[in-house]
Amino acid sequence: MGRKRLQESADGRPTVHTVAARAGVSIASASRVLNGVGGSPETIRKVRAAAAEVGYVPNAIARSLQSQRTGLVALAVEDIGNPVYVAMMRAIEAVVASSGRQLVVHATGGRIDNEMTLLRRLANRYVDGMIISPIRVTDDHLGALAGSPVPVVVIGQLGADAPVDNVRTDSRRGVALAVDHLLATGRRRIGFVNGPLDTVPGAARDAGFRAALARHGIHLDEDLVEVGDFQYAAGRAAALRLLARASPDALVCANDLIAVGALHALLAAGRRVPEDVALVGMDDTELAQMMFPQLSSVSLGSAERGRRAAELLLQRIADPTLPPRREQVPPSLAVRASSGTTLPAARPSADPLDGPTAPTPTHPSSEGVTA
Amino acid sequence: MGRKRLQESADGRPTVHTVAARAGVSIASASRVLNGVGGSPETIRKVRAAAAEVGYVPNAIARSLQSQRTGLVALAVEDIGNPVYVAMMRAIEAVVASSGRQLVVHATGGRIDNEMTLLRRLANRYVDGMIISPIRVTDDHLGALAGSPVPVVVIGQLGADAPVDNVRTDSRRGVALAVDHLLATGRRRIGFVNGPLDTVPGAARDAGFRAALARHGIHLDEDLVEVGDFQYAAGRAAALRLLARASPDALVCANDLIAVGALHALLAAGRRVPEDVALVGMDDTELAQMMFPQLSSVSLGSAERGRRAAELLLQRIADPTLPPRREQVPPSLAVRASSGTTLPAARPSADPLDGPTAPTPTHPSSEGVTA
DNA sequence: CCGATCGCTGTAAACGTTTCCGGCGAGTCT
DNA sequence: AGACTCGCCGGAAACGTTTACAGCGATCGG
Repeated sequence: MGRKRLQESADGRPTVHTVAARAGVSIASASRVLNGVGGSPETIRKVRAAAAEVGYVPNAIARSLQSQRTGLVALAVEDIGNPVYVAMMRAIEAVVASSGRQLVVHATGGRIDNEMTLLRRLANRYVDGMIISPIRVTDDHLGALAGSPVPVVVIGQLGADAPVDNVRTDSRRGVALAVDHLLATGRRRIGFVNGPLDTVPGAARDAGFRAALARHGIHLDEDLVEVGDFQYAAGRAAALRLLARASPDALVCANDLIAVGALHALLAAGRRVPEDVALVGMDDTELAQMMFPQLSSVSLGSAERGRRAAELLLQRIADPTLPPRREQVPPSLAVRASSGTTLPAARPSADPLDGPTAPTPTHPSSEGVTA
Repeated sequence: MGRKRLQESADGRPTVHTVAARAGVSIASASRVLNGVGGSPETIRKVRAAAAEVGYVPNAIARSLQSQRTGLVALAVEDIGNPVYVAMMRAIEAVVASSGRQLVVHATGGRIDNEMTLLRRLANRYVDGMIISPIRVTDDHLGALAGSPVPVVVIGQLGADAPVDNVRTDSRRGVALAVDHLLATGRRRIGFVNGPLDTVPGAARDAGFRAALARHGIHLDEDLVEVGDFQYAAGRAAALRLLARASPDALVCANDLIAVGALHALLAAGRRVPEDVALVGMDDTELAQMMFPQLSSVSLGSAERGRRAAELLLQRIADPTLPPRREQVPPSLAVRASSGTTLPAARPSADPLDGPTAPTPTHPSSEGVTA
């Protein structure tokens, strides 16, 4: 007598057929009241009761197949351990959740092939859209992005002509903010610990650093520039290499992980921060504020970029015919203890032991000074 | 002449019908060769060619509906910003990916209602299974877990009789490791900065701390115990409160975020670490090694727990009839600079300035000493 | 040389929803 | 009173796959 099983799913769970049969109505009616559209008071009552009795829960997959949307949005970033991406993710998650969708996170490790695989997989429609923050951009990327069957928005620099929704910041200007600040507080031998130059952010920050120094008419001593990758360990190692051959009085780091590594290297080498060496990180993650002394950091508006990217994506999902849009989030500088003291440039040695002092924030938030 | 569109999906993308028609075979044959099962050399050639020409990519949703599996696995943790969960997630992701599945990450914020919503949503089958690490466990949880229509494994303590796959550690013993180590290195006034007592880990760590002191016959001064939540800011605030009313010579913290907060509080208060106050964190995250001095930390084997949980889950997905299993990962202590010096307990003041020294690691990895 | 076997194929039925469409009874307007 | 609208209902067709089943020609063994 196993013929009535047409009404329930393979594993014995109730389907819309089950509740329809139990309520004595058609599956069409059952589906309608379950979706809250139409139905007479009487059928509504019967269907609701039946659904409750059997513990009916609609099957998300079947619904997706019918509605052509999964309710999922993907986020692809290089390294989920980097707090900047955590911040971005939180912001994205907030707006995505407000549209009733869920976020799927992918860590690409910055590997091009991983990213391409992800982009190709988009074609099978397992998500409604994707936000990707590629660290390197190739022609293959651009092709895949332009030809993507589902909406994609890119966080980060992209070719000017790429017909893709894009939210970016100006990290060249961000580096300039740091350099200006350090020069203004009396630093003269400013070092730079960067990430790989073959990445988009690495190249931009390198260009920004050189341009900023040039603008001030300062000759760049190449011994003061060091490159690793965007991780803590590499930042620490790179800073150690730099310290072994030069003695900067300030260090700009291409992100906060590197800055934390550099701080470690400086303290281990017996340099005081900020008295001997001022330190400025980048991305203004929560990590910067956890350090002692707290790190100055260039905010690239990660949360804001994430929020905007998510909004762009939702808009495009709603209306795929929108023209490609581009948004820009300006950088700002949060000055904290790690660069908070002005060097006694001309001053004779006064206050040799004034220690790390808190900056006087004029920033609306508690984060520091916006330059 | 729009009748041939039966062959392509609503948005004009090719379906199996498209390639079948183009190859001049039935959809069954097309599907077979696309799945690499069966087909004569000639049909294989034709179908492959047709698929390539039209750029066919199978629709994941339709496939899921048919196969009753989505290829997704969910992970629910309290706070994705906590590096311990990042480590766990990386480990899980690795084994999950090796089975061809993808990971969906949810941040619950430790809120019971969020977790219950997640658990209930499981019933709609949008994932093949779930790993959850609840910070508080209620009867509702247990009910939802036991009655879950898809496999679930829990990371963390759970009632002994709960019929749910479970991997745990012994954080009471973890705290004991820290206390033993501090006592052995001459510390006497050991403070404790914990998370909320109404959480499972908070309660366990509190019990562990008290038991460890009792075992050594030490009376616990309640002034040396402080509670916040498991975040950095709360840890820092709690440590400041504690320092304002007591002067410990060592501090055990319920996780690394708290420990980093405490380090900040100690340094800001002018206490030297480890000379004046030794510091031991918990979870042994990468954060512990980023600090200066590097933090000793009790490893609770997060990566290992994640790995095992993922394996349990995959096994259960493969065979849902398995009996509930329980695995335990032992804690260990990584000793680093923040507690690396032995106090000159009886010794007169020798080497007043020996500074933070690196421990001599006997641990197989570079992480420190296993106690 | 004929029946069994085997490899391949196409038809059609699933998977669980949503939704189009025609039917039908009750009301409304003229 | 008849034509019309209107709300509700059920049958059936989607959505795009995989797969059970049956048919069919060729090969093989006796």
